[in-house]
Amino acid sequence: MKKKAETVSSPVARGRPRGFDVEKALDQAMRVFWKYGYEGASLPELTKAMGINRPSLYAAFGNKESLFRKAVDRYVEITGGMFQEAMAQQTARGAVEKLLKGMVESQCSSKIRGCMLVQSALACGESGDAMKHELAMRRAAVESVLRERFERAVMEGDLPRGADAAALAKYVAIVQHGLAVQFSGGAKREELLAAVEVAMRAFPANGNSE
Amino acid sequence: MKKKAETVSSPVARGRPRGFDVEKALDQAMRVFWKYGYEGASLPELTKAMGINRPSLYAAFGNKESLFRKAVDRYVEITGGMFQEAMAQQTARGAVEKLLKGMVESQCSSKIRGCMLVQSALACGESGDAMKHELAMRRAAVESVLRERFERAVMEGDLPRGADAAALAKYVAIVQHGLAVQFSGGAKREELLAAVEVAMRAFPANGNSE
DNA sequence: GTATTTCTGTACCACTGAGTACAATATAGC
DNA sequence: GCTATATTGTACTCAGTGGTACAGAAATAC
Repeated sequence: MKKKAETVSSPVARGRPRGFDVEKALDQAMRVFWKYGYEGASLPELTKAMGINRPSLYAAFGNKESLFRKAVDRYVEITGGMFQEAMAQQTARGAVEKLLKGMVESQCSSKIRGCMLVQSALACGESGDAMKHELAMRRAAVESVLRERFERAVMEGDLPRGADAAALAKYVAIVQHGLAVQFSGGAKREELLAAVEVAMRAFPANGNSE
Repeated sequence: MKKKAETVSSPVARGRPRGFDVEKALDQAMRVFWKYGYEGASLPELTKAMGINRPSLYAAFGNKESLFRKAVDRYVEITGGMFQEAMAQQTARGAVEKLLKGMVESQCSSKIRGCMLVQSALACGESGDAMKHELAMRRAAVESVLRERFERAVMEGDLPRGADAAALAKYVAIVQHGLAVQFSGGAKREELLAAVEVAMRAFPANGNSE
């Protein structure tokens, strides 16, 4: 699926070829944005991490805003795997548990703390306003997936008949984002796992047992 | 307790008197930092909101960092009232419920969305790094108060004997911060109240009933 | 080979950021 | 009145920001 820029799929490959791997550069950009936020990540920091100079960045990715969007795409692509895996659990409760615990575990083995969708642009100046809304939409999209998963669970009898899927999704989103803030502040794995244990008590057990 | 700068308590009051109210100016600065974050709030924006010019700002508050610290103090002072009121509830559970619902209510009647302690500097460039840690400490301080409240509740038999006060405090902090992210994203009052209702299910009922 | 196309590197632009020098102004003390 | 002290407004410094012009370099097309 992956291919270098020089391969057959492009119409041809004329001119001087790129001296860097676009995917790898984007990965590095993502890490910088993740760590410093949209406005906090400066062009020098980005180009340094990406190993390219400014004009190459602009030629390949547009401008800073466009690069950030692509970086967010990449982030969602990477973390989405774990998310989908969690959602695929047999029960809604299992899905949530896997999701929250998975977040804690992956965060504590990650060099960059916090969730990119939360911390990249929560409060920012005018220049970051569009990105702030963009990220809010992204978070809402995640919440929608949760809600649909829970709606399905209600229909399947996996959650109690009267369960409010939207409220449960909102709740799980809240815990996710709260965890993200904790990550950013450097909280310890064990205390977060204990808190997740508490959080799970709010989530309905299997519909059969209720 | 409050006093104008010209009153007797100061040694004397020589020189040209201040043409603005320091308290009011600080309030305005707080609002700007609250809305735009530490790095996102620019000096022109601050001075405009405060109704003073730059040298007056520097003379009265030091530099931007110092002003921000004072603004955070002010923020804590203001919101702390509601927090203390919540903590003063008879039961730990009542305290948490009052706290979370109070946050939702006050947020939805506030012009500025989100919690200053969360969103002012979650991810930022180098210049905001010190403030980022400062805010993490502030959040930890709130969590400590929660923990102590819960420890007391355990001793009083208000919470079950085996209850893990630290985990409960971490949990409530997580919900608080998650709510803050929702506020920032513009979530609706009703859906948040519904989610808080869910969140409360994780919190142990009175020790007598368990 | 030469022409064409594309990428790279240097150097720059306009703008905004935080912070400050300094003269003008307004008070208190005498 | 005059002097000393402190605040104000204008105008500035200087570093850093996102973004780009342009010449040189590396590839293909012919």
